[in-house]
Amino acid sequence: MARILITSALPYINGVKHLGNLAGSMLPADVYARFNRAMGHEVLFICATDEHGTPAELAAIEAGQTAAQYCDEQHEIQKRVGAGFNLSFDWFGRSSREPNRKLTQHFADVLEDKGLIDERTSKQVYSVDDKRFLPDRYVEGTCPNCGYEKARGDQCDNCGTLLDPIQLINPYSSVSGSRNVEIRDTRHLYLLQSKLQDKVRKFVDDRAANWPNLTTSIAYKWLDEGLIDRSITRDLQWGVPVTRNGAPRPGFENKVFYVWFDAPVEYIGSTVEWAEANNQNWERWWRTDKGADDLTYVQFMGKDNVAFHTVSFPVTILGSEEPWKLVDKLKAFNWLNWYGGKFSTSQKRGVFMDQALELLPGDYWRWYLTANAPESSDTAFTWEAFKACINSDLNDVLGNFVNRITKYTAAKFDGKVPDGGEPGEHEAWMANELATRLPQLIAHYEAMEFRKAATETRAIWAAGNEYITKSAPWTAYKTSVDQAAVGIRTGLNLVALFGVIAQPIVPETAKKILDAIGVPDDRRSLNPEKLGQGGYAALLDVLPRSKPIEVPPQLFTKIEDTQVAEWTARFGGG
RNA sequence: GGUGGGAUAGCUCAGCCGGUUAGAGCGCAGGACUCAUAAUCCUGAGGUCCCCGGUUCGAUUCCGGGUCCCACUACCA
Repeated sequence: MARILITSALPYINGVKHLGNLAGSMLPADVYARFNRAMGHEVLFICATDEHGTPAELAAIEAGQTAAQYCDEQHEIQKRVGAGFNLSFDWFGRSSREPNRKLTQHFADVLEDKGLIDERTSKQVYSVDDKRFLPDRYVEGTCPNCGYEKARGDQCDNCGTLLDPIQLINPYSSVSGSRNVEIRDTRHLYLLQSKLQDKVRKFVDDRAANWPNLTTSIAYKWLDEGLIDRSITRDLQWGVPVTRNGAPRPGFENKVFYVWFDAPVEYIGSTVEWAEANNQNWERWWRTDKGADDLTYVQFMGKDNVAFHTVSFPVTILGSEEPWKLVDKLKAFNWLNWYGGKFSTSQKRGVFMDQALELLPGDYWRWYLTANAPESSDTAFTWEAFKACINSDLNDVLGNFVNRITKYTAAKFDGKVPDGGEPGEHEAWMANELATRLPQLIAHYEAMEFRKAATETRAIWAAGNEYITKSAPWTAYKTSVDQAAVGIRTGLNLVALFGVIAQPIVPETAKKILDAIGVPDDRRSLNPEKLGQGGYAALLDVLPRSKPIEVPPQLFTKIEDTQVAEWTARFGGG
C-alpha cells in the first residue's frame, strides 16, 4: 500500500467555474484519487478556494459586500457545486483561513532570515478616484503601437504588443473609467528568485523524467530565461497581512502578500484545516522529517498554472531550507474549448458547473470530460459529440448491458445468481479479454492517461456485450437451462466487475450497480492482486451462487435532439 | 517577437524511437439477433497522415523551411 497526496489547482473564488476548469484539474484529480483508493492505497485529496487578490476585492465591491462576506458566499457555492459532481476531496479549504495566513507569514519570515527577501521601491499606477493602486491589466488606454483605444496595461489585445502601463496614451482606470490616474512610488517585498536558480534547476532535473513534456518544457523555459526577483506583496486590503516575526511590518500596514505567493501555500494550509477538523496529523503529509518522505505527491492543473508550480512555489519551499514535501508528479492539461472558441460568460458561450448539474447528473459530465480530456492538445466541446458519447457509451453499452442481464435474471432465474452449468469456450474468450484489458486499464490510470483509461473501460464494457451475444443464453435456455445459467451467471459477474471499474469515473452509477448486485465494500477493489486472484476466469464466478440480486433502476436516460437544440439556444454553440 | 503544444477518416482523437493492407469511437451503408432502454453483435465504405524540400533502399514518423490554430511570456489568476 502506497501513500499518495493529491492536490488539484485551487479554483479562484471569483464565480462558479466552467466545464473547462473542471476538466483540467479538479475532475482528473478526483478520478485519480478514486482510482488509487480503489487500488487500496492511502490517499489524501486536497483542494480549496483561492480567495485573495484584486478580482475578488472588486467583485465584492460590485456585489455590495465586504470581501470576506463575498468569499464566504462564493466558497459555499463552489463547495456545493463540487459536491454535486462527486468530487471526493478529503478537504475543501479556504486560502483566507488562519492556517494559510500563518504558514504564508512563516514562509516570508524564513525566506527573509535566509537573506532572500528585499524591500524595494517601484512605480505603480494609482487611481485617485478609486483610491487604489491598479494592477497593469486594470489600466487601459490607447496603444502606442497601433492606436487601439482599449489596450490593457500589460498587453494590447488588438496588435498583441506587450506593454507597460506607463506607455499607454490617455490611460484610465478600467475599474471606474476615471482618467484621474498617476504614477506613484510604492514599496514592496521582493523574493530574490535569482539566487535560487541553480537549486530550482536541480529540482526540475531530478523530476523531469517523471513529468510530461508540457510540464518540463514550461519549467525549463522559465529557467533558461533566468529567474528574476519578484514582488510578493501588493497594495490591497484583502489578503494575508504582511508581518515580520508576528507583528505588522512597519510601512506595510495597508499591504498584503501577493495572491500567487499565498495560494500554493494553501495546499498545506488546507491540509492543516483537514487535520484540525478530523483530529489528524498534517505533518505526516507535508514534512519529510515527520513521515512525508515515503509518499508520492501528485499535482493536477491547467497549463497556465505550470510555471507557478514548477518554479515559483519550489522557490518558496527550497528557499526556506525546511524539510517540506515537494511535488513528485505533475499532470498538466490543455484547454477545453467551446466549439473551438473560448468559454465566455458575457457572450453566453459555454456551460458553467452549476448550470451543467441543472441539465444532467454529474456522472454524465464526468464521463464525457474524462473520455475527451484535453490531455495532448486543446479539445472542443460540442453538444453533438456530448450526446453521441453519452448515449452510446453510458446508455447503450453500459446501461443496457446491466439492464438486459439483471432483467433476464429476474425473469428466468428467480432473481438469483444461477447455479448450474460449466463454463466453456465463450467464458474462456471473455476471461482472456479481461486478462489483456484489465492490466492495460490499470496501467493507463497509473500513467495518468485518462482518455485511454476511459477508452479501455468502455472496451471492457463492450466486450461484455460481445460475450453475451456469443453465449446467447436466451437461445440456450430453450434446450438447456444449465447452459443458459452459465451465460447469465457470467453476465452477472461482469455487471459487478463493470461496476468496479466504473468507480473512478462514474462513481454514482457504479454505486447503483454494485449495490443492486450486492457487492460488499471489500469486494470493490481494483487492485490486481485481488482482482486477478485465482486467474481472470475466476472473476466470472465470484458472486455467491443463488444469491438474490436486484434489477437496478434505469441507469441513464438518452439525450434527445430536442434537448440539444434547447441547450444550444441557451448556452451557444454551432 | 520569444518559448512550447497541436495539425492523421465527415467529427473527436490514438499511433508511428523509419519498415507488410495507417487504427479506435461516433456518424454512414448492409446483414444478424430478439434477453434488453428501437438496444446489442457482425461486415463494409471512407484517409495526398497540413504544404515544400532533404536524409534514406524506404518518411505519416527523422531533419530544414513554410502555413494555420492554441497557450504562456513573470502586477489577472
